[in-house]
Formats: sequence, C-alpha cells, structure tokens
Amino acid sequence: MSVVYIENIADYEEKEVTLKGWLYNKRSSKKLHFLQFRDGTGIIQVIVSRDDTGEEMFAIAESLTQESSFIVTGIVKKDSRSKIGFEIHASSIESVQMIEYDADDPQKQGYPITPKEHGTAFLMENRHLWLRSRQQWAILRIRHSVIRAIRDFFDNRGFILFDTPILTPAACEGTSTLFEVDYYDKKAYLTQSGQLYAEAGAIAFGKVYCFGPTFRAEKSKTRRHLTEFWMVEPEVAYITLKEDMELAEQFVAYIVKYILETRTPELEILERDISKLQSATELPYPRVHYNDALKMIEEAGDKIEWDKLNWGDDFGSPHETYIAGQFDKPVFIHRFPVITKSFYMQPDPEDDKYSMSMDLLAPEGYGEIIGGSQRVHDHDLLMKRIKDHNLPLDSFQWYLDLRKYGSVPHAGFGLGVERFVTWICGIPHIRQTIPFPRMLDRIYP
RNA sequence: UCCUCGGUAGCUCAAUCGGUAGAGCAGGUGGCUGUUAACCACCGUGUUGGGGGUUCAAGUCCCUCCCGAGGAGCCA
Repeated sequence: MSVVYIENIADYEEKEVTLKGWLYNKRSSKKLHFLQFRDGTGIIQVIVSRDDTGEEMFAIAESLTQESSFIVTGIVKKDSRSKIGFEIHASSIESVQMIEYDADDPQKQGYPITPKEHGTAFLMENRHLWLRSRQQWAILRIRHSVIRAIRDFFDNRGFILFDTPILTPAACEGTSTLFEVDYYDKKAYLTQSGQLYAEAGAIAFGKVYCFGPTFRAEKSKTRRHLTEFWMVEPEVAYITLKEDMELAEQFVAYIVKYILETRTPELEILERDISKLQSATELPYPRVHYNDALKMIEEAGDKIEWDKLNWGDDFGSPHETYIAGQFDKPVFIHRFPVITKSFYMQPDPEDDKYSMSMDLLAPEGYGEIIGGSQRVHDHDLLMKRIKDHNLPLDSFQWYLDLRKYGSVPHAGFGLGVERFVTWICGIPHIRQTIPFPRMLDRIYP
C-alpha cells in the first residue's frame, strides 16, 4: 500500500492508498459521511460507509471537525460525480489531531474560518489559517509557477542570477520611501531596487537578473501596494530601449503562456476569464509614445473624472487605467519626459526632453507591472544628473566607475511579482498574492 | 498626509422618527444511502470598538481617541 498525494491520484485507480491530510468540510447522513479531504496538493472526497468500515471507524469519521488532521486509507474509485474524477472509499481512518469544540472553553472554539462568508479584516488576522482555503491555495500555486517561469525564462536565455544586497548604504532615489535600519550605529536602508547593482553585474556578465524582496516605506494605502514585495530586474549590456521593450514583452508573454499551460485548474477555481490572458501571449504589444498617450487622455476629455494633465506631468492611476482600457493586451508607454523620471535614465538622442524609459500597463485596470529604461552611460552626464537631483556624490562613486571603465549602452526593467500575479489571477487585491503581506498598518501575522 | 465609508453574538449582517437587542451561518442534539457552501427540526450566545456629553430614554445624536476598508498622491 502506498502513501500518495491527491495530485497523483489518477495513477492509483482501483488501488488501495493512504492519504495524510486535513478535513476541509464534511457532509453526513445516517450511513454515509462525505469528507472533503485536503492534503496540500488538492481536495478529494472520501466516502465513509458504515457498512464498509464498521461502527468504530464510522464514529471517528463522524467526530472529525473542520481542519482536524487525520490519515485515511482506502480504494481509489473513478467517479463522474467528483470534480477531479476520483474519490476514496475509506477502509480505515486514523485521527492525528482532533480540533475540539467547547462553548464554555475559550481555548476550544473550533477552527475559526468556517465555510461561510468572512470579512477581509478577519481573514487577514487569520492569514496563517486562511492560506488553507481553496482560493488562497490556487493563488499561491500560481505565484509559485510565475516565479518558476521567471527563472526559466532568464536561465534559458543565458542570464546569470545576480543577487543584489538588501541592506544598502544610501538611497538610490531619495530617502523618503526607504525603511531605515541601524547598522552598527550607522544608518542603512532596506533596498527599494537592485537595479544599480545589477548594472555592475551586466557589465561583468553581459546579462543578469536580480530577484529578491524590495521595500518601500511609502504610505500608500491602495489595493495595488505592499511595503514588502518581490521584484525581478534584468539588466543587459549593449542594448537600448528598443531591445529592452522586446525583452519585456517576450518575458511577459512567456510567463502568461506557461501559466495557461500549467495552472488551468487553479485559474478555474479563481473563475478567471482566460480569454483575457490569451491575448497577452500574442506579440507585439502596442507601443504608445508619451505624447500620444497625453493626446488620448486629452481626447477622452471629461468623460472621466481625473486631474487635467500638462506636458511633463506623470500619469495618475485613473489615466493609466484609461489608456490600458483602450487595448486588449498589455501596452507600453515610452519616452516619458526627463523631468518626471529618475536620474539614471538616458535621454532620447532624437530629443533630449524625453527619456529612454517605458512602463508596461496590464489590461483590465491592473496598472503598471513593469517599469524600465535605458541607463545613462556617459560619465559626465551621469555626474551632472546626480548633482542636479541633490544626491550624495560619494555614495555613487562606484556607480560612476561603471561609466569610467568600459562604459556601454545598457538597459533593463523591473517586474513586480505580486502585481503580476494579481493580474494573472484576476483578483481585486494584491494582498492575497503573497503568503504574509506587509502593508501600511499590517505587519501581523 | 488628505478624502470617503465602516466597527452590534465566534463569523456575516439587521434593528423605521432616539423607545428597552435579532436573523443566517458556525457549534450541540436528533433525522436522512450520494451529499457538493447538503438539507430538515430543536437548543445557547451580547461591556453594540474605548472614553466623555446631550436626553426621561442612545446601537441610533454630538465630541474625542482607537481600529478596519476603499480612494488620492507615489510607485512595481
């Protein structure tokens, strides 16, 4: 007899197997118990019949409460009534830990998350348990596959994984959005991007990617923000903005395709409209110049309530949502005015009012999932930009060195994993795409 | 930081003009051989977020603090 997982159950039809897991839900009648049994890889229905198992086993099944842990042995039966095509006809049940209920004992109140409706505040307080629920399970399995696809994409193309530091000595774009930590009586900061370090990697290895947690102390309180999130940032030597956008769209299309091929059951649990993802596998994505995007917004006039934009303004999220809504696949906006963008972005050789920068907006109002640019490679220009932005020059000596010794045009971008997963899953809030979200006003559990 | 909405039973919510707190679910008991958020019957549950005020009377009105949700700005 084998100990097996539900995800492999089809290999054991008509065989006797042992499953180890937990009770997801239960329905009963006089002679039958229907146990919804989960083992982490899936959910299967276990049929416990009084006639087959005898009184003793039947009583154990009867007493099982939600999320109690137990081990079940039985025959795998094909059954068209099952959602996964199979069920288990139990021959024996062994309780591992029974969750007790006693109305008078505050320590024995049963499993808090019942199969009924709950508010998100309550569920977030119980995030450590909420993870067991079917939807959360589906989302985090998709997250896993997104991360795997990210790694496969770059690894298959000869990129080197280049880990950048989490503790950094100085802000790369001003200190206001950084978490400060004490570093042996000196100030240090949690990284908000590995990009500057990845640039050193790109010159050393040709093409690299860094992939790690990122911290932003912005007091953002929206469904698109986490204070701690995961970002993957490729950086490539000898490419310009054009190749950067091509890399970005191939990258996104690859991940979407991988998810569609490997995670349909999870997308079904989430009731995701897959047709909206399919279009994102078809290249190229539209490219809209900043000026044309501005024009689109002007032409939309006051059909939508938003702030009036002047040339040089960055887009607010209502503007981004509108532009993304005009296309059925992700859309690039490129060449933002230099004045709105970071110091390291290369000016457009054809018109230096514009930067060689781009954002990739996800469809359906999911907002910016990628931001990238070609970087300044001229030493003197970069130094001037650092000074103009009032940044501490000595913190950037090493960064300037990269422009002193064999400088070449180079470019890269960053993709926020959780925003990406939010879009793939078609869910309303980013907080469900990471096991334990860190947000303004939330650091528990 | 600003704007809006909310906090009532373990959970989700209701409570008319200010008039003495009530449903569903979860839990328990019983019933049912195939249930899919199973169903049917019966049973218990309260510092109405904290503090202060107005009033004969406050879940309801006023002040204040705390907590939560959504949005803006900023960003991935």
